[in-house]
Amino acid sequence: MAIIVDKEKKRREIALSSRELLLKVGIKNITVAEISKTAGVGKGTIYEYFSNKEDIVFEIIAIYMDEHAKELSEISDSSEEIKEKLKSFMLLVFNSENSEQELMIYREFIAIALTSRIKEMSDFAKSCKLKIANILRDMLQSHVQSGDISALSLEFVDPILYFLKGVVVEQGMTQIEAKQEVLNFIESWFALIKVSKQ
Amino acid sequence: MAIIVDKEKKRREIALSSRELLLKVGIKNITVAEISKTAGVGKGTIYEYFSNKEDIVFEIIAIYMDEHAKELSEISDSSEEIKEKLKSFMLLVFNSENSEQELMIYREFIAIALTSRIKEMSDFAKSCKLKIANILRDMLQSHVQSGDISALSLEFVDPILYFLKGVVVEQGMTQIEAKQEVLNFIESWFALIKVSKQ
DNA sequence: TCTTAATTGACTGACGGTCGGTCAAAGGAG
DNA sequence: CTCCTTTGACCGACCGTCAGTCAATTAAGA
Repeated sequence: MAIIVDKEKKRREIALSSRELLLKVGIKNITVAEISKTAGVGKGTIYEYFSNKEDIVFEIIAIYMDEHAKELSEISDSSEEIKEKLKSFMLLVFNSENSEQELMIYREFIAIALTSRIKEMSDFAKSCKLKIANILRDMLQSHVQSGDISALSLEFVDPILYFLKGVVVEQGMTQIEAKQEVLNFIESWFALIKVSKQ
Repeated sequence: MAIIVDKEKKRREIALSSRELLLKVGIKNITVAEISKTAGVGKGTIYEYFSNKEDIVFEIIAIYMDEHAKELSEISDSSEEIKEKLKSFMLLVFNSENSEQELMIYREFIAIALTSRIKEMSDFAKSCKLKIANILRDMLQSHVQSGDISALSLEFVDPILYFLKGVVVEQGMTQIEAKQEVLNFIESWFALIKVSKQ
């Protein structure tokens, strides 16, 4: 018999090795030849692990998503007060180490997902959204129960995520001050949902 | 002198003629050769009026944006009550005559804007956002003054637009029920900002 | 007739994806 | 231990496609 490689692991390795390059020039201007050279494999090999060029971005986003879901859970479980937790939650993606680069790749992902009608993309995006929505809902729920915020706030779980996605997209299109927009929103929203302690 | 053509007009004509085709296959799968044939001009002529393939989507969106800004203003100026006006405002893009198709092109536009770092794109997107934000702000302002809603609602002008953009993107990625999401949001939000008539 | 804007489509270079073929490791038979 | 067979990983030359270019052509006004 011949060698059996860990397909999933190698897929991840190739994806990660091309990350730098991807950040520099974007998916549209990257060539598969470059990717294969960077990864130290032949061009044909790329297609053993990815069904097409865009699929590589897909893998990178999956990696990030795993990491972020974990960090978001930690924030949710922390003992901060809810307003601070929400700030950390919503700003995570703008504050993390190479946030600008991660965001760029995330935007590439959105762009691909918007233009390709691949079922896997849709399913993947759905599962991501669900996972994060659940974390956010749990977080708010616990503070509703402890009376920090109004029960109405739970209605805003999905809207908050749409808002966040909108901010990310808008920042990609028009260079808005994303963090500030998020902070403003949190202030305004809390003015409405906060239960005044008396 | 030779013929002087109305560049702006012809640009618009070419863009409109390719709209149907664009809806059917998307910008990625359309070829410039097809566009030129559909428009009844030579391939080279396309590049007299557009700097590249994506630029055509740009023009189509500009056309839609003009139309929509007008419709939004009409909604803003109507004498409905604010909640209904906001519904009309936010649902316009989902309810108009070929909304699904317009949305698809709009998503193509977002995808292009997210992946190409062209200054014009950014400026154009900025001016669109500003125009619409102003209409929305005026609309809310007038109802704050007449005491229908809390002054805090003005803080949500930008967030509402981010939310909308997020919904459009999410719908493109995961087929959510956009209209319902918008309606839910409006209900929840009004529960917070409505000034109870007494 | 001359000038010049407008138009054109053949051509080119680049690139995504394919496919026939090579190689090296892992049995297994003797 | 050695030689043969099998098999999966790996490769890169090749192909088809297509965006964008440009030299040639057209035709309207001066």
